[in-house]
Amino acid sequence: MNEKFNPKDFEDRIYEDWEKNGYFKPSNDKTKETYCIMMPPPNVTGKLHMGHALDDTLQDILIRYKRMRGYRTLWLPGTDHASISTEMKVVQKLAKEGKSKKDLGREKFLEEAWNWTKEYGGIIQKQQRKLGCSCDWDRNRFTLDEGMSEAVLEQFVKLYNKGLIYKGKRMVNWCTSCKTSISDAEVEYHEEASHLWHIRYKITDSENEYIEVATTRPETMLGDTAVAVHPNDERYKDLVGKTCILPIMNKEIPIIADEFVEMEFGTGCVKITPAHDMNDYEAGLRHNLDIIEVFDEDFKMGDLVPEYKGMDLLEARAKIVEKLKELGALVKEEEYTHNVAKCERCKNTIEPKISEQWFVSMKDLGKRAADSVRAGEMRFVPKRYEKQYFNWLDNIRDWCISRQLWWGHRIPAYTCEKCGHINVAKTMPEKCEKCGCAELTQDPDTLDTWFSSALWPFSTLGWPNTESEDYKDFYPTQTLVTGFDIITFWVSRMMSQGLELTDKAPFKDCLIHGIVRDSQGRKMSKTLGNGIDPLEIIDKYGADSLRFSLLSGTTMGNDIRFMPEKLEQASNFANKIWNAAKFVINNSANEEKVREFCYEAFEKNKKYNPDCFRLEDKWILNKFDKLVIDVTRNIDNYDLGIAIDKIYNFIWNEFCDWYIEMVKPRIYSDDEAVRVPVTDVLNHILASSLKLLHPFMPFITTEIYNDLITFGLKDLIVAKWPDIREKTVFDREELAIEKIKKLIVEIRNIRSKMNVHPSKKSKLIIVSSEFDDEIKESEEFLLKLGFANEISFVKDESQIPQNAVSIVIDDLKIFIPFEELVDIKEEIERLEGEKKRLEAEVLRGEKMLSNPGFINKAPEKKVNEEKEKLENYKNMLKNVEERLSGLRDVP
RNA sequence: GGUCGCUUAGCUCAGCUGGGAGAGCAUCUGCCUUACAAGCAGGAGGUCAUAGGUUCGAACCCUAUAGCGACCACCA
Repeated sequence: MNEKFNPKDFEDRIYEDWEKNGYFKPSNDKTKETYCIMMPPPNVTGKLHMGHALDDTLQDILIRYKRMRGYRTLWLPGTDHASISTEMKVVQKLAKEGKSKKDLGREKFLEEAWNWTKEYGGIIQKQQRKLGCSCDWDRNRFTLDEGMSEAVLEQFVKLYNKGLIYKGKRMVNWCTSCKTSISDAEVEYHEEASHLWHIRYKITDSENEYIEVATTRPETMLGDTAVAVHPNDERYKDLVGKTCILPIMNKEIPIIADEFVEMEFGTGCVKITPAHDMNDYEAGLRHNLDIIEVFDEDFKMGDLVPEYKGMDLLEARAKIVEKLKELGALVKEEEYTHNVAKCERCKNTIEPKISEQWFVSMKDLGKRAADSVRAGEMRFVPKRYEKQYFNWLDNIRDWCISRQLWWGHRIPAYTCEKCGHINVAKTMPEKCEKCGCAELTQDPDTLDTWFSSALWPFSTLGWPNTESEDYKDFYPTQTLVTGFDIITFWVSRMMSQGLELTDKAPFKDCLIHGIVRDSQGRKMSKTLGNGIDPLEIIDKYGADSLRFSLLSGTTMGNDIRFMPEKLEQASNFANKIWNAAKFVINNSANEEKVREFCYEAFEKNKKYNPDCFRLEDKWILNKFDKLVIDVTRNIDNYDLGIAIDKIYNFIWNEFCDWYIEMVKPRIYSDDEAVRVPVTDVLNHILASSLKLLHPFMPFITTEIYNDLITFGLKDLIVAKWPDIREKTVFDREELAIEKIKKLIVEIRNIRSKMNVHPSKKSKLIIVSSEFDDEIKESEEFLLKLGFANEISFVKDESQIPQNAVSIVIDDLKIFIPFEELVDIKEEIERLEGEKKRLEAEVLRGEKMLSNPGFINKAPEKKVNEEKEKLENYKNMLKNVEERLSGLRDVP
């Protein structure tokens, strides 16, 4: 074991060992209960960021914990092809080379995309190894690999045959830059300053009567086919049913009443442009209005008015506003800020567009997904997130799954060139099922990425082959860990698809975590440049510290602010464990005989005489039993932040600060019968604590454990979780020790108040009835820690000197004779001796530092060390002098 | 607009079913004590956002208010 703690010395080596020994694979013992987590597949070309680090750490903790609890665990990793984001990157790369998608053609483009994936893919998986992820890499899957594609085909054909997938003309979100439809969930809204233009349309056959509409998009007015008001709006009641004249176009359009109009907004009148607005489109369908497209395929002005043809939309907007002014139709122009739809990927404008797309009918599927959670087949942790889930599913719209992209699963639909019939099949049919001709063309579109992701929990296990071993063994899975931002995208879709295709909820618990923010509470983003690279953290502090800092003091489902100070805390903790382990190992008298401590041996006391275990031993054993119960329950409840803090507290405050200190007198004893039992307990508690800590900090615990117990036992990663002993054995002893702890603290306080130097010992007189024996038993550490040079026990207070200081703890009374605390003469003598020593040191230092030979020849580090030393001695001397003068003033 | 969450020490946050107000960091005091100064021992610091209510008892349950945040919806 190295003298200094340095994670770099062992992290990589340990990971290799784990992998080499196949510990990440499920055990072969099929009698064991299984526990399976599917890793949410990151983008294949992605890099590990803090969000992944958190997500992966949580999963790794659960898997490692369950593995130690004896489950047959599988954590299956993988990556996602991320259709639109990968395709965009490839398009950008091609653009740099002066090429376009069209130039290359589909086949060549896909080749480029595969090359791209091969070149930049898989980095993230190397990084996950650095983090310590114990997933079964041999089962690694990619959403575009063969098995996954097979699953997608099966799913599409099945749903189509059930009538759950249909092709239809609908208004979809169209990204004008990616040139594809995108789903509602891929749209984000940005605030933008704009104007609200009030335009008046003349009422037909009236002299001077107008209806005034308000719009943010005057350029779409060319395609207006109605004006709408709210049916209850008294102001416009008489106008409903009449018509008005659309300026510029000079066209007669109806005035209709529809409930979607908000009376309070603008003028309370809305122009209806069914071709370019979602609401208008639906209103158009309800009222049977014409749909007139104003824009062309490329979202330039169409040829409704020759003057504007081919114009950019904003340019046209200006021209049309100008024209309306001329015509006197523009009433006013007010400043207005509104939300504009943008593409989540490329941030360009989204336009509503009517087009033919494939849809999944979500009404029944969504209901089933919601009901399953209501029935308790799947639960959210924390529970409150189910509301978000229900809210989405209860208002769900059909899911547009076709994308006008090339990178992805191509839609298995084949249109007959002759009769136009659409054949849906896993592979291209030889002939059209309707007319029998052989001229079939496959739909050019691909599927939404989430369509394949929705199958992830079972397609990875071999589905649609329901007889595959993994599927039978591990499906349905137990826990899904993910962020709240993709409950709607992903969780709801896995649920609906899982229930439809496998008849089961794909997982039992859905563990939702928050996002990792920077130290100021901002989201980490590329544009802000405030992202923290987990790899840099690992490099500097080690993976264990990163994992600790992501967990300690956090609650599931809440955002985490990443504070660099926490890394210090984590690495200090690691260092503390390291040093404690060093102590235990170096002092294990019977190192060759060290074995796992067991209660049987302890209780029967076969090896040692019955008195070899002391109060403090029983106390720490009890404390540990309670810790195991707590931590186990916390992890089972997914309270991982609480669990790790309890372990931290136990190791540092109970084991290191109290137990090790209490035990030192015995450890240094020459008597083997005294020494050996202590080393047993020390080894037992340390080894067992490492087990509890292992899921959270796998590397350092393994490194120490390997040194601690060198033979006959399995590696820590597959070690058995400590026994859960519901009944604690040593409650009485625990009370006694807690009392002694209090006592020691009190003695320290009194001595501190009276300025007694720590090195000065004093007499203690203890008056006690109840715990006499135990206290006597632990006399040694009272002598060592209680600063006493002599402890006497008396039955009653009559023997106590008059001037003694008393400490009362429950029924325990302790007295310290006053002169024992403050022996002025002795103290002055001691300090004077100290003063002489320090003066000599200062002199020596000053001489050394004024010696040119030393200054010039010694290494700079050494010189600085000497300077520091001198400063220290000077300060210490000052202190001593101050204390001396204080003491001399006492009469 | 709808839904949900947050508000506790100087900072970042825990606090599970109502009974003790807590941790880490920072700060102050005393210590280089043979595992650890990346440490040890101790101290100071809080009207648990505000106002009501329920209760023997509220940081916790209920109601309202304020500030912050998220998600959904997308207002022409």
